[in-house]
Amino acid sequence: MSLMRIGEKPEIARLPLFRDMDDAMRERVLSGSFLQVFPPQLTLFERGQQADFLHVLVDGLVELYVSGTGRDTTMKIVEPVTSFILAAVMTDLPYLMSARTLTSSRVLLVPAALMREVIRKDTALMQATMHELALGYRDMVRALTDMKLRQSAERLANHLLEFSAQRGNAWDFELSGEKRVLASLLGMTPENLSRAFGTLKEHGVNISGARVRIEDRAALAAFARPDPLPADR
Amino acid sequence: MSLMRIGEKPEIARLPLFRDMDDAMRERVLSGSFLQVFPPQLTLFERGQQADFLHVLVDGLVELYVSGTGRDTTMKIVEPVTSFILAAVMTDLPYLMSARTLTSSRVLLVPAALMREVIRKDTALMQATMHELALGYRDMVRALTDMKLRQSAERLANHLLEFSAQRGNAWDFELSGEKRVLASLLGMTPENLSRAFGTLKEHGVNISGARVRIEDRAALAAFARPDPLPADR
DNA sequence: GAACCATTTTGATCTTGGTCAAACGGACAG
DNA sequence: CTGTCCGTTTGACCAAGATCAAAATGGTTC
Repeated sequence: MSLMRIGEKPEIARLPLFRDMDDAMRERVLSGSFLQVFPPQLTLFERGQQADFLHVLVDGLVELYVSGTGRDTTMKIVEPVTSFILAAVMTDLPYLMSARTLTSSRVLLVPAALMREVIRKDTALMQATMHELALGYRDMVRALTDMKLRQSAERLANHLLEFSAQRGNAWDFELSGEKRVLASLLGMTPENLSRAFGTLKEHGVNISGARVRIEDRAALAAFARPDPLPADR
Repeated sequence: MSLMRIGEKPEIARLPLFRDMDDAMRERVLSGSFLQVFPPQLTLFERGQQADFLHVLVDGLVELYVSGTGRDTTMKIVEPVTSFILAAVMTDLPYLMSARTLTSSRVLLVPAALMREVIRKDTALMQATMHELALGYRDMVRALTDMKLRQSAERLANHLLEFSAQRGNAWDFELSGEKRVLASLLGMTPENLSRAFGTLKEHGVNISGARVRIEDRAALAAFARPDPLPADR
């Protein structure tokens, strides 16, 4: 039944979520799952559906979003290798977010029932799940405070600093995905994102196309006033 | 060492978090904890501090908030009987939110180290913690989408509907706490909250002081366009 | 290299919500 | 009963961001 190629296993086994669990149990989970390739712009699941699978993005780029009345909003951009929608799977409640691929992506699909069954038996997996959910909660707390008490250019500035930090404090990098998606993630319109980049030009950031160059990190940080608490992961 | 009075135990033992755990273990947790009474407007802990205690509000009203640059924002109003800041305790990371009492409150303080120790041993507690964190995550997802794609009067309308639902669809109730706090929770200024209440007058809501009367639930719902997905708890 | 397409940017204008100031009102002390 | 204090409401104004329209940019195909 497993459509999973051997080559992927080490990467997945190294995930915080699966890292500490019993080897036999992990084998059981992985052999009950399947790896699928999806084209770009494909909807993986919709908000409101029963949570049938835990998803692990192995390769590509996935957007988690919510379509409200009229407009949509991007909640998270998932980069490999990361699991997503753990909370819905765990609680056996409907998905709160929809997911679509942004680029062609490979996704490991772990049947939710299997996941829940193994969690009950494997304490290490349960602990890892708990930890993962706690970190996810904290991410959301940060995102919400960001939205509530920062304005748009400041949010962009912080996002750039964080993004840079994620790639070893690179001062020169490419934005992944389209700007419209970034705008939605940051809670603004594409037009406004453009203007926000304009504002940041005067605070040490140079942009051309998708290429961002942080010319003056101190100036950018002074404008962004980043959270003094370090990121959790 | 236990300052806990016998009278509180049944209520606390009935909490989803502690309900299913081993009786002896629960006894161990509760006897290692203490119940304290705090006056109104007292800071229980500050964002950035080490998470020393899991808190359980037994009686009173507590505000979780974040003080950013200049302004504050309310993240949650905790009503009894509820545990709070589970994620920080679980991960042994600093608090992301500060907490203050709004009214005189009784709080059970469970030492974080004790909590973490017992979680490791008691699978039922671990499972309950996991579940609680998942629900907390989902709460935050909802709050963030609310902030990102609804405008202020709409957020108020939804809050009123939810608040009403929490008390058995009462159409007539009192707001708990001050309006300034409600405004901050909903991500607006007190002035704007006033105007939002004004807007809702034309949509079936009557207000005088802290007393809210929903005269026309259908009209309010039409304006609020509430989430079709039911609340998780 | 030219034409075409989608995305991004720019500009003008409008809406929402924030700010500041003043009036109002209810709770409480004297 | 009356004055004081604090939270709330109202009003006038301002600023941030959304919307709408049009121009520019960049990549792709023929």
